[in-house]
Amino acid sequence: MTTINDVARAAGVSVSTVSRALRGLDRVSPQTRARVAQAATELRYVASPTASSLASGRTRAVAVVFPFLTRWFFATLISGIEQTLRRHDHHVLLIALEGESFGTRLRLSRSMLWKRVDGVIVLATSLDGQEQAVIDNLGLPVVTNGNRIDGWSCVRIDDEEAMRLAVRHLLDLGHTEVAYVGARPDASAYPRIPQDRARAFAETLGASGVSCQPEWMVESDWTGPGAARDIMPVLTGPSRPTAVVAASDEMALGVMGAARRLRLAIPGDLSVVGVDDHVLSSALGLTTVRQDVLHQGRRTGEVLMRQLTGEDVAVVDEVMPVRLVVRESTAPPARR
Amino acid sequence: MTTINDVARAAGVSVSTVSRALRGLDRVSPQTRARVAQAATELRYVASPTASSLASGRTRAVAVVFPFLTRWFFATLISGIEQTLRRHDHHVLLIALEGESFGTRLRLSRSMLWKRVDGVIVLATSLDGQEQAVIDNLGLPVVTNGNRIDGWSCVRIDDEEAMRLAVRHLLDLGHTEVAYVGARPDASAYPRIPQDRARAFAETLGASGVSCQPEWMVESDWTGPGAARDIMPVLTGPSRPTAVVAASDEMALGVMGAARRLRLAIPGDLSVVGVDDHVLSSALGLTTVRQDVLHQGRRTGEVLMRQLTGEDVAVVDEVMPVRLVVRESTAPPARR
DNA sequence: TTGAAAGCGTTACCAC
DNA sequence: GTGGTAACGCTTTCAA
Repeated sequence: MTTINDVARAAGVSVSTVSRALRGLDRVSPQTRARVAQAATELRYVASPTASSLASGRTRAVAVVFPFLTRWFFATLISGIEQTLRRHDHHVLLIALEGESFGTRLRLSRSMLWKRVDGVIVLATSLDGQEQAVIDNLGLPVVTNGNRIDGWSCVRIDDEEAMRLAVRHLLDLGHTEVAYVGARPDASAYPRIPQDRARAFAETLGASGVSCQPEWMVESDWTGPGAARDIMPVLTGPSRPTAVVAASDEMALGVMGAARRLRLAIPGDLSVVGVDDHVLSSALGLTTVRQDVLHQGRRTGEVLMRQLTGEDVAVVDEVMPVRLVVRESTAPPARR
Repeated sequence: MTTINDVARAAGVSVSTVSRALRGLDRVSPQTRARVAQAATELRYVASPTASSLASGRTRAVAVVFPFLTRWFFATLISGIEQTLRRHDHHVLLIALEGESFGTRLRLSRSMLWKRVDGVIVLATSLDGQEQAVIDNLGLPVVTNGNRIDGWSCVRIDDEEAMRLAVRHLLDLGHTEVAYVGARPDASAYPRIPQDRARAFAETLGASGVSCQPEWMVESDWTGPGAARDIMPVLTGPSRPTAVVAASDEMALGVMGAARRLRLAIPGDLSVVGVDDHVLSSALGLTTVRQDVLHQGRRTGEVLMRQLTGEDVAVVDEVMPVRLVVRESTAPPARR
């Protein structure tokens, strides 16, 4: 339990000098700095983070608020965030909003964040006005990924463009019978993303004079098993689409599973396209609209760090690129 | 910025009484407690966690050390841990050991944990003796998931049994030409798990008088794309196995992808079985040896909390159950 | 049952 | 450049 006092004594200087020297502040002579550094090393001194937090008011931690950790998208995003925060010597404080039972979720409260963190990152999470106020009242920098909320910086993709790329790809192949698996509004996940994607799906189709029957637009839960279950009625219905677009790759892979179960060949009987470029998509040959989720996480962390350091305090809205990656799950429709 | 002093003043008591009352300690009269509670609520008082940590020496945080966050297994495990820690009013401090470039990783150092946490959880991570000493010197409770290290509690599955179930299933179906995709020793991941699984694979086969050619035991990297790439030579070789078992579902799904690319029917031309029960396995019809990863995470958290509260300080080795789940990726071998 | 006061280990301000 | 010394906001004896 060596403290700053021990180091000061060993180096023959005052604690204030030790503090300054070790943190690399100026107004310390090179000789003194060296002496302090050596004493600290010899004593294996590590400053107590709680003590410095209390004294400085800074915690070197950032809260990351999210609905699910088990979904690939969020795990990857958080991984990217963690990487950049670590580089800046900051920590991630996980704030999972997932509730004990399905459909419920925790409310974000003042006590979850108060005096705990220097900044907040919110990941595609649906927050009500009260929860937004909780964050705003903290007076900390905030960056979101996905949520577009006035006054908060945001890193995201253009959801409508992503969906347009997917649909146009199918239209270009000649498909006119296209179904859609999106996500229903949910207590946790930010609703605008599925809304934007669903709207862009219908509009892009419509712009080419193709209409989509309402029964072919199903709302699922962002998961593979969910999508497999929810697309079933469409695939077993009286008339069957020649293609399905899913709002995420996890759901698209679920659709591929449902097709397999029905002995529908992909892409012979059914084309499938998703959004994300999930880690398994390349191996399984899923055509998708790729976004670089890891990089997006890193970028989100960087935007927050800039606000923290005061380097760049402006509220930003960064739109990351997406691009179509054609693999083996899409082909022209079979003639019937 | 209301502090404990403000509450004390408002309630007309001393700060010590406020502290005791708010933390639910005894030796506080019901009336006083009520008065304090009301004052705290009115002032919207939340105690500063850093201040209480400094004073008490407890941080109410637990370090979770792991090699990757992006892999489903770890994300799910951490999610389970987070759920139980939250219930006990504790936080997760993420310690990712993944390095900047592939194959490298961070070394666990004293400064990452010192005075930051009350306990440590290590997830299937390969730590050298020095790193183990770092943790031991902290004098904190430790629980691992997967790592079996003397003196540390462990929650895990029986890796050999899991593999035996997978192999016996294939033997029962009549397969005698079976290949294996495991994981090569790696800077980050605990090596014993792939070792146990690989050995059990070979031994179970051998016990039935079936031998496996060395070229059919490939070492991959736990990922789907990696397994798809690494199994290719086996599937395109002069003689082809009738079944593949993979050490994880992510890799098994990669194998299924490789088979699809080669136009091998599953299970007609090739049976595939994995271990884990990945979230996508049911949708994609993968036969697997299931382990309940989320529950394992919760359990790991509980074991740590018991040590923290002193409820149960014994070093435990908890072996969680596994079971075979037969789906559509396995069938008897085709006659040739 | 309550209160006074001494820490806890830093940082940051102000002299020197 | 360097040192002294109040904070920082709690918890925890110890006395009353």
